[in-house]
Amino acid sequence: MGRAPCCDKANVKKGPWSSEEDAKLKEFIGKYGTGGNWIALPQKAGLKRCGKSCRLRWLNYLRPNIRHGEYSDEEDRIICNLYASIGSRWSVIAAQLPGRTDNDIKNYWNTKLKKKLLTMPSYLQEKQTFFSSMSFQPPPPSYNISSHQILNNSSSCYNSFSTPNFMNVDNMSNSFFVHDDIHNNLTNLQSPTPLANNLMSNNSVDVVNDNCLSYLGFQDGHYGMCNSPMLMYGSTCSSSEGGNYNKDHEQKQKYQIKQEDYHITLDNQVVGDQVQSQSSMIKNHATLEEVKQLNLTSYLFHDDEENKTAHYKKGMCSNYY
DNA sequence: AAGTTCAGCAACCGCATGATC
DNA sequence: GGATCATGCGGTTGCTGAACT
Repeated sequence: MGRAPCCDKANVKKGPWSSEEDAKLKEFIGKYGTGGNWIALPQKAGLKRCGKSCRLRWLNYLRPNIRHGEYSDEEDRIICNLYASIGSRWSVIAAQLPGRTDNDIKNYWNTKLKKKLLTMPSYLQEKQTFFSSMSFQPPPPSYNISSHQILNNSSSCYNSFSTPNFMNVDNMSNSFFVHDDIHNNLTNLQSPTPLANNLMSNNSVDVVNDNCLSYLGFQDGHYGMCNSPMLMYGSTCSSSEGGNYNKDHEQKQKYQIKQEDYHITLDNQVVGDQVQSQSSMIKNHATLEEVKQLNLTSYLFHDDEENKTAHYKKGMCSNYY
């Protein structure tokens, strides 16, 4: 019945690891690997630690190719975009940043990145009025993006009109579903973030794939890597039921973003009152503000048309308004 | 110089999920 | 099929050193 207990909690050491312990663990794993059994590992390695603790120490600190220190702007963007799309799924975010650990990214977000976003210059905040004043149209009942398209820098990015399912937005239940292509599972990401809540409450969806880009006018399929999701504030990125792209072509025009000024086509219902009410709503959700601000920097740092397109193509700068 | 506050980060804790018996 | 445990994950805590008073 069941398995043996994980460890004798009374006889395990807690607290910071000594260099001797690090060396023992490193040496043991170097020689024998983890053996797929973290619980038995500390005893075998001569460590008075819980297997969980060993695993954490290895994954977050001792493992080869771990990167510590400064994060690049690109890493910031990836973290922000993914956070906005999937929330605090640090392990998923970490998977997109080689050498970074989920713990590291989590700490970085909580201690630095969030603050960095909140201390953006005021001119950026003024721009927020523009976004908070948008109103949106709901996407079609089924909109999907392949998890592989977002989570892997894979060539599947180029044929997504017929390859469904990463994020399925269910307007009726106000939920996101993530489809795991490998295991063929649907995971409910109900209200993953305040951002997602806000977006959904505005009948919008924050997703990325070729379809979105096609709405932006980049329909040639040469916009490069899809290794970071693109937030589409106020836009509707939709595919047709059953992946029939052409069916939605007419509807698409309604939402198409004007490339000339990088504005999203706005709904006519936007009036002063609505602007105010939505602005105050956003005030209550720092995360939304934060992420939007970060993405705004993409716009401001690359403000000529050529650069924007170039960055799109590189997958470097995924958010223009 | 001593005490206090703050920021950064490593490590722990508890929960969810899946595997095993 | 249910009980038990391993694993992985995200949230939280607490230690440490720097900055400030």
